[in-house]
Amino acid sequence: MLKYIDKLRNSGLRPTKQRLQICEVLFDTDKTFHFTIYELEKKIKKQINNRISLATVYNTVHAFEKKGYLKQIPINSNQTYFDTNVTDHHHFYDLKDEKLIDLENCDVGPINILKKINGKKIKSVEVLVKLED
Amino acid sequence: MLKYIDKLRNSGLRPTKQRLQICEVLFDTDKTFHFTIYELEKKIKKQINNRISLATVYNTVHAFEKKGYLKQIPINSNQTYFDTNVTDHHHFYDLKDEKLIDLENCDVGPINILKKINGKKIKSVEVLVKLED
DNA sequence: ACACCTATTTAGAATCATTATAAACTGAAT
DNA sequence: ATTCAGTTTATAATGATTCTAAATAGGTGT
Repeated sequence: MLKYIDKLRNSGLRPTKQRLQICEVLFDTDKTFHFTIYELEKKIKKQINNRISLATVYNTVHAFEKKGYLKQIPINSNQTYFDTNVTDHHHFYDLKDEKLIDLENCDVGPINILKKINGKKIKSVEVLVKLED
Repeated sequence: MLKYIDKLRNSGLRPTKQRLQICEVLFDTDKTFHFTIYELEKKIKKQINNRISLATVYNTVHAFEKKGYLKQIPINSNQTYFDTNVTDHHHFYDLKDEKLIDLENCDVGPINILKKINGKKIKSVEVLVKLED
């Protein structure tokens, strides 16, 4: 608990009950995972014996993303996918099962972007590998 | 015109007036371009002196995508982006201006996906390079 | 502990892209 | 020309996300 209180305080977010519970669901696990808001809401209901308003889930996820505790995954879907793995990495997307799979940086050769855009710098390089049967 | 009639016939799509007009807007140009449905609708209104129902624009774009005449660009946005450039290539995304820029394959080093997923094969490898100031 | 102020939560409404519906229309084959 | 499946269309429905405004709760100073 204390580590989440610190984490939130350090980023200027008040450690409210809801935010701490969402931290537990998101970060109290060895494995990182991918989720949509819909899936996260279900997970919260199941894991914590407390209902959190949908608006709060949206607010919190966006706040955490802004602070770098979550990453949005660029993918074409009607829903937005997030990742609790915020390290530099990539994704497989299984078109049939509609599932994401992590692709560590070392599983993709080094990527060297040769083209430069004037006055802009590269913030991130993300690879999406679509899979079919 | 005839080339589009053939193009449509060859893919089992009836060459209707609307589809031919959308072909003109999409493919009668040297440069390829990126668009959302909203932008395409505006372009059609301006370029062709004829209104095409929004539903038809959606239907047609999806039909063309299925046939490989358009590509969807994986990006997190509330709107879906399409590309008339269907060659194997990548994108810059300028976060500030919310604009896409093509990144030819040769501008990105060769990408070698080392991890394999059982029973699945790679359909596409897409790189999104986010730009900031 | 109390009061106060602002950040946060909340239910519900609003928005907006996209998809579904069902009736009218059209291309193409007979 | 007739017919029929494929298309188009206006409109309604859907569904994810954002907005709103009132209620609540941290945190600070007393």
